[in-house]
Amino acid sequence: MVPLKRRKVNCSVTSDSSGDRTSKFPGVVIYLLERKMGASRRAFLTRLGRGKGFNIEYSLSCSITHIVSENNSGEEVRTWLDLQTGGQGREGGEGRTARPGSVHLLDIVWYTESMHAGIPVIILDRHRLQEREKPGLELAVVSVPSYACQRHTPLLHHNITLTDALSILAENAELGENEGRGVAFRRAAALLKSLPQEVRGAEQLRGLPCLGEHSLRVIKEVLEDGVSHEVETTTHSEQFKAMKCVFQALTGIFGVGAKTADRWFKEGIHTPSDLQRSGHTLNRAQRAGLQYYDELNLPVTKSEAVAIGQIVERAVHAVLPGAEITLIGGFRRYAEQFSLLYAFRDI
DNA sequence: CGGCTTACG
DNA sequence: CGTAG
DNA sequence: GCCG
Repeated sequence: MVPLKRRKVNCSVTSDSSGDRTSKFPGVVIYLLERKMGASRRAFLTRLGRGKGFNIEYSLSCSITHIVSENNSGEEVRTWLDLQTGGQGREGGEGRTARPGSVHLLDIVWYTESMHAGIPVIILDRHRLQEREKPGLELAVVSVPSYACQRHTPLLHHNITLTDALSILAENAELGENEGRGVAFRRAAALLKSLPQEVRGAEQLRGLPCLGEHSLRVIKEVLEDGVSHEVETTTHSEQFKAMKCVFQALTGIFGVGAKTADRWFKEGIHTPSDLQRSGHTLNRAQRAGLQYYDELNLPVTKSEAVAIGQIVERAVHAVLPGAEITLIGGFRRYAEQFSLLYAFRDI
């Protein structure tokens, strides 16, 4: 094993040989790790890269964005980097994996492909040095609050492919009138949404709440093969496709929920038009829902919300002159859908 | 083996 | 059983 | 399906 030498890291703005070079690719500052690569090969690769307009630094500084190594494991490079930086660049000793936006640890394959392309190629998994998960390392990254209410569930998160897969299974369970099973898959998906970073291996998730044998198996398959057999089968099942479609159409009628949609589906009523023809007795809400089906399924625009707000404001002012009325609700989060709520301040 | 968010109409 | 957040 |  080549000894890991400790070196001082220069964090000030350096003006070494490449310092005043104008890079064709701002945001990509490469450091080639000499360890196991050898000085002469490193020099060759540096010349090659600089000739193509890449910014390649010879010393390790805070401006480095990409560290490229050859014949080193992720662990070795990580250990080496820790020694150089004396633990800097690691956030509060949180864990092994670099925080998002910190330096990329890459294999030489990323560099050679980028040289071939003439630009830095998009970093794929196969370009990254895999930092093998060891107990207490990767596992430490993935910790989750015990209380579900303390977990964030953002719309945009780091594990979309996994949550998509689990959501299909949830949907299938719900369509099969297996609500509990559906809830379980939805909770599993929600847990993944709360994670601060992309999951790399199912092993990282052992012991987390809401993830049992079935969900972990699906996650493992998706991580390893890109797809889960069960999810694929479900997605392409004619039964699933038909039920999903009908369910959407029928519950899209105001006043029609899951139970009613299921009952009608079994009776052969698959669309609002089928319902019209059937002459079923509908309740008040459902009659309105059918009559105004199209309009009720159109999003409320902000201008409509504002207009309605003004009507309400005039009515309120007739009774309480000087009252302040503020439109609040979902439009603060989503562009296309609005809630109409009005808050009154005591006057 | 039972329960799976909660409040309200 | 439905709607809403 | 997952949990208590």
